[in-house]
This record gives sequence, structure tokens and C-alpha cells, in this order.
Amino acid sequence: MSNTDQSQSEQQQVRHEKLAQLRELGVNPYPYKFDVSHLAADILKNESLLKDDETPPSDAQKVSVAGRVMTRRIMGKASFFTVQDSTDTIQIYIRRDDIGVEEYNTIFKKLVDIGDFVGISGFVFKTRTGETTIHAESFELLSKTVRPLPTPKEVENEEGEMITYDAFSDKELRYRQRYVDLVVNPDVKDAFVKRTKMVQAMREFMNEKGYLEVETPILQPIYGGATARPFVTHHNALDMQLYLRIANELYLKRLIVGGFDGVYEFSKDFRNEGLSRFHNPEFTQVELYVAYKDYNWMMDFMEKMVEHVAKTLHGSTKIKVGDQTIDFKSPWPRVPMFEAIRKETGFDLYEKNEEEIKVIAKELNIHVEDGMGKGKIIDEIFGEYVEGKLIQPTFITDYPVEMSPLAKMHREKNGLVERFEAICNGKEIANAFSELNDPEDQRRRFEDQVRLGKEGDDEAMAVDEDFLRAIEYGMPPTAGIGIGIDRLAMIMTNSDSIRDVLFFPLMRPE
RNA sequence: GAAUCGGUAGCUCAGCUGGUAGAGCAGCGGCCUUUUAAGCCGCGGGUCGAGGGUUCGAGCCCCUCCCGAUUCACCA
Repeated sequence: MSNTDQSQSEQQQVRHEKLAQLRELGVNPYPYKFDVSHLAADILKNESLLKDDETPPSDAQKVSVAGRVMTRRIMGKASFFTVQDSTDTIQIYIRRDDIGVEEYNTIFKKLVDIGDFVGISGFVFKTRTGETTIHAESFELLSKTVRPLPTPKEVENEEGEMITYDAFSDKELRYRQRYVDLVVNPDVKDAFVKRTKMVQAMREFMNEKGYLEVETPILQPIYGGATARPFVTHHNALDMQLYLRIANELYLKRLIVGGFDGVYEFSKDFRNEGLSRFHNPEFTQVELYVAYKDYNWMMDFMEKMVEHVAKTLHGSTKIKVGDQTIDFKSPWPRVPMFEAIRKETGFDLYEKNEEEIKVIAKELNIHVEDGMGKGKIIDEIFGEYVEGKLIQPTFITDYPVEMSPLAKMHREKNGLVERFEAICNGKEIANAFSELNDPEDQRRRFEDQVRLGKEGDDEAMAVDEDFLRAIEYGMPPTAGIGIGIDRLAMIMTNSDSIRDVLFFPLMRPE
């Protein structure tokens, strides 16, 4: 867009004019650096920087801060304004007689706007009303903004609650212009910082156990490791169809075959499905595989790791989510899937055949489509009658083999596999199994998937011959897990939409 | 994919039964040297999501489409 574009608002045009005036005055509106000595948050915390009224400021009491101008209150020959840096917002007091007539009257009062980056040097004092403030001794424009920022204002009322006026609250604008959202809505930043700290805490927890963080292909010739529709792409030089990964499971298990005892990857996965409050086409999971362990061990591991995450982020195992309090203190209840269904519906599905289950599904008002298969129907019943009721973290264990083609047969229970899902706040946050390492069984399971695919299940898996070859070379007993990072982040940050824990959620083009 | 609600100034919103488009903040011109949603005086700013229709006349009624939010369905 040119700076004479007719589509610009009046305010944008005014700011472009100010930019030109600054240049005419010989002021570079985009200088190269500024030496910051203090962050706003540190100044606000550090009483020893406060200067008393009697003595002139010592060198140790001089501060330089930089950030965006967020509010301005001009009172003739002196002004107050606030500057927001990465840590907080601090008030600045500036006087004509301290910084010079042109600097104050022309540059500061006329040519600087809300949103501009500025650098201030001065000393710290407290105003009459007790607000810690920097008395500016010099002032420098660091970057001129030519687009007006939304200008929310926060006020504390008599009860000590913060009231926000003119909040930048339009969700569409907030998601499309996350950079603006981050500038004017401080809580947004907090949620993303928490997300990062959560990932760090998990990474440290796994590193401490000696597991190796690895990277595996995002572009895969055969997609696998989950049931989902993939994104399809094409490699020109090899003239080859490739898929964006829906999971990295099969690659991490190849690494277990290769002799690593524990490998994990924070993996951006891609599923070509609809969008919702809980679904974004690209999302993050951490998958972890540990040799010589089973799913019982993995439950111990997961509850301890998530308990650790909660303590790291909140200093407690208890977290407020909506109007619930969720307690991540281990151990979490472990309930076999069929028992959970029986408790909620009165029907025992164990060792029932597909016809019998279809009859029960009908009685439970579950919509059954052709080609859904036994596993899928059971999953439907579970989703409809059980999942949403599990608010406190719970392990649901022992799934039907039909819906778990990569999990090992249960050591005792007929027709089931050693699998668990961790459910929390009514949603799945993790999925794990004793990994199937019997190559003949694995081949049969793949073939069953192919059959389901032919019967119309468009999410069924394909046979991955190279993966079969890998486990034919031998894979030790292994426990594996995938934990949904976005879902867990939603809980840890009390967000009710996945979009609030993704910087840039997928949106239709403007 | 379906239903509901919404899209009006840079931001947040009002706009009745159809009759020349409003407020606060932000902006512009003044006054103001400890203010804090600073204050006071004055001013400008709009393709009312897009297109079509009905009407003497449409922000408002009708149709189509676009975008979003929420709920439901599928998926983690």
C-alpha cells in the first residue's frame, strides 16, 4: 500500500504526514538502537531506585526504558504518558523545561502518537497519588507507527476490580491481527507464556529421565500412526505424492527398533478435518516411546509429568478451569472403558459381537452408519455417554482391538488391547498403549484397516511395509504415548477455545 | 455440514414502527508544569460486510453471497 493510498483512514493519513514532518526536522523516525538499562517490571518492583525529593539523582538511580506509548495526558508544559515494554507498563513524567522546547512542543506533543516506540532516560520517583513514575530527562522516538492502535483503558474501581473500557474484543480481529491482540490485551501474552513454560517443563521432565528429543519427517510417503484424513502435497523433483504427517508414531517406533531406549518429539501434526473450538488443522502433540515398559508404567509416568507441569505453572496441583477446579495430583483414577460405559449406560459391552452392539447403540440413540465397525460404534457410545462427564483427570483403559490397530493385545482380556486415554475436562488429552511389536499381528491389523477402508472408512490406515520390515527386525516391549499439547494448554490456561492457545489459528482468507 | 447470533468511524457500541448516520474513547486546533478513563472549549472523520430486489425513500424489509462467534455433528 502506498502512503497516498485513498483507502487510508484520516488517522493514517495524519500519521504519514507526521512521519514526513519528522524527516523534515531531521529526526530519523526509525533509528537503529537504544540502550535499555531497565525493564518496567523491575523498576516497579525495585524500591531502591526511588529518588527522594531532596537529593539529585545518583548515577545508580538513572534508568533507560523503551517501549510503546500507550496513553497520554498532556497538561500544557508537562505531560504524563505510559510506556509498555515486554514486562509491564510504566508511567513517564515529562516536562518542557527538562527536555527542551522543540523536543517537547513539536516532537513529543505534536508528532508522537499512541503506539509509537520511544526510549526514555531519567530517574524514578513517586507521584502525589503514589504511582511509581520515571521523570524523563531525555526522550527519543524509536519507531513511528502509521496505523492507530486500539486504545483500551483499564481502571481500578473501589472494589479493586479492573474495569476495561473499549477493550479490543472482536475475536475475528484478535485472531487475524494477533500482533495487535498481544499489544493491547496483556492476558493474551500470559496464556502463551504459560504454554511455552508448559512445554519446557515437559521437555525438562523427559530429558531428566534420559529420553532423547528427536526430529522425524513431516513429509511422509505413507501417512500413519493415527486415524485421520491427511493433507496431500507433491514433491516436484521426485514427482512423488507426499502427505503431511498426521502423527509421528511409526517413525519414533522405528527409532526404538534402532536401539534408543526413549525418544520423544514435540510434533506439529496436520489433519484435514473441520475447525472447531477444539480442533485446528495443524496442532501439536508430544509423542514419547520408552523401551521395556508397558502402558501401566506409562500411566504412572503421565500423571507424574502432568502433576509436575501443573505445579510448575501454578504452584499447585489444583487449577481453576471454567467453574470447575481440576486437581492433577497423582494417582489418577484408572477405569476400564467397558466399566465406564456400564456405569453410565447400564450396558456391558464386553465380549459382545457387532450385531449385539448395534442393537444396544440403537437403544442408546447412537446414530450408526454402515461401515462404522464395532470399534467405532463403541467409541461413539463412549463419546456420547462417558467422555464429557470426566472432568477430573482419568485414565480410561483397555480398548477394543478394532479401534486400536497399533496397540498390543491385552494380556488377560479377550478382544481388548492395552491402551489408555487420559481424559480431562471432558476431552481426551492423551492416548497411549503397550505398543504392538508382534510383526505378524501388526500385519493382520493393517490388513483389517485396509478392509475397513474398502468398506468406506476414509480414515482407515494404509499398510506401511517399511514399518513392518522394521518391527520384523525386532522391537522391544515398548510403551508409547501422545499428549495433546494444545488441549493441555487450554486446561492449564483456562482457555475455552484452542484458538486462544495458538498464536495464529487457521482463518479463512480476509 | 446444520442451526442461532452478529458485521455501522481507528476501537467499543447505539440507531424505535423504513424518513438526510450517533455517542464515548482515539484523532485534529486551542488552554493547562504531579495527571491517571486527566479536565475544559472547538472541529473533522462512514461504500452502515458485498451484490441484487421492494419502496417516493433502505443501516433497518426481502433474496443471494462473503466473513466471524457460539452450539451441534466428525476428528485429537
